[in-house]
Amino acid sequence: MLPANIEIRDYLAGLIKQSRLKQNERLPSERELVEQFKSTRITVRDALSKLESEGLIYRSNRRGWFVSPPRLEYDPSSRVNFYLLAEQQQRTPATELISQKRIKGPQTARTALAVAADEKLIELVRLRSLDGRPVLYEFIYLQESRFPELMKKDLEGSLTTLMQRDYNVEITHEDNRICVSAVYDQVADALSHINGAPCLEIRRIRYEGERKAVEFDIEHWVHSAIELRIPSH
Amino acid sequence: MLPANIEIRDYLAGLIKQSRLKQNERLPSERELVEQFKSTRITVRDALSKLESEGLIYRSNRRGWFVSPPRLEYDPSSRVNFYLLAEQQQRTPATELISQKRIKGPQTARTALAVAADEKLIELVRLRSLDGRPVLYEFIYLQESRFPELMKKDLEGSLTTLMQRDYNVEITHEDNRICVSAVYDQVADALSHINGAPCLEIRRIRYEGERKAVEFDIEHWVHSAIELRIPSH
DNA sequence: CAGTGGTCTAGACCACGAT
DNA sequence: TCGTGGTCTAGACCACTGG
Repeated sequence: MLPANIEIRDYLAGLIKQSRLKQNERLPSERELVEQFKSTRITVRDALSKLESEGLIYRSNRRGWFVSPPRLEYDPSSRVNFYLLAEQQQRTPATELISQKRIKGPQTARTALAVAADEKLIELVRLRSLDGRPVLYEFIYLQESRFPELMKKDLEGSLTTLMQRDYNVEITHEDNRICVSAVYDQVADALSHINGAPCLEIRRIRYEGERKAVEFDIEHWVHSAIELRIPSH
Repeated sequence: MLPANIEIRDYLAGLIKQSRLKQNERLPSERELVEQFKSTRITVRDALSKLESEGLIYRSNRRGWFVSPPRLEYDPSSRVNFYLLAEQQQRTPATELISQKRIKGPQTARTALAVAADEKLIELVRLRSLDGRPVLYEFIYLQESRFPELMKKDLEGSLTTLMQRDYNVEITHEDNRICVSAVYDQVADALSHINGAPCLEIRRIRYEGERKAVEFDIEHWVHSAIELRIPSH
């Protein structure tokens, strides 16, 4: 005899795998599932959380639970930009610039970029979406001195292209660190997640030349929206 | 006014970050926390789940909650074996061979290895630990024809070394796919996790020569135990 | 406005781990 | 055997979304 939470999970997972529920379709409401399975919301929500962990469904704040579309395949080493990547996979990308500031920034960013004690950093915060669903909340830190007048430019497109065209930056290599983490507060809100939901976190340092770091990013991906692909030779 | 679950989370996160609770130390029991915060187990467990998602704590089945040690840094492209990797980071590794079988295997493995319809695969299932804590449950699929007598050998050490030494296999490249997934049943049990807990999943195809796939792995990592490091040039 | 999920109360029984 | 977490019952109120 399976526990009720697993039974509910299996039932919904079956519907999704048989495509009886299509991608981005809303699931029955929690209360409907409670009735259907003669169970309680605690148990139903437990089942839904499991499906969310697996990446089969996602939530949209207080609107309901939805079937996840296929994951975006992303090779961090390829340096293909977000727009191109999305379009190659028949998805519609969008970017919203949440904020741009001159600030001291977090210590991790200052260390990565090796800035002097009195120098400020430029912080860009962006929210990126696929087919209207927010999937990525990112913090970008740059050295002000290397990018004068940056904040007057269009910051919703590809930063790599902009850096190349307007500042003659050629990225020679980068260092990516990937782990499972959790989102809170404004990140959780923007991604329509609850506080403490798991996410895939990528921290990246980009270099021009052997030791000259020019960019530090922290990316928070909705975990069901992405699959990393790392070829190695 | 913060919700109670966040308040409890913040309190415990504070204890951990100030090292008032040391790595691998047990947290107060759920019922103790209920008393301390005049709350309920639902709320306390909600806070604990959030900390687990963040990787700050882990659970050991029905024994309690414990403070996570630092993550193992792992570069899949480096092909350093597990033992060496662990020892470089002052950790004590161990491997347990759970099972070895000749089976048809899952379709994903058969496709990856491009085996004939009637050929069986060798499946190895292993559990790997750091300092006594299980962190990785892996399924390994190999072509029987390429590895005769394999099942008579020591399968708890480095497979790469064994393949090289006894079968003259030289891995030329590999393809890694990384996503956040969830563990169930025997995987969850072995990792001391509950059904549906998130994990970091790595699927890997290893090649000798341009197109000759010799190994297909599915790794389930306890998500708080690992950080991937991907340098790119 | 009604309906949704987010949070919470105040308990209960069970399986399993440590001793 | 006792304490632990795992699962579950049967509700409640709130904040927010959409029509």
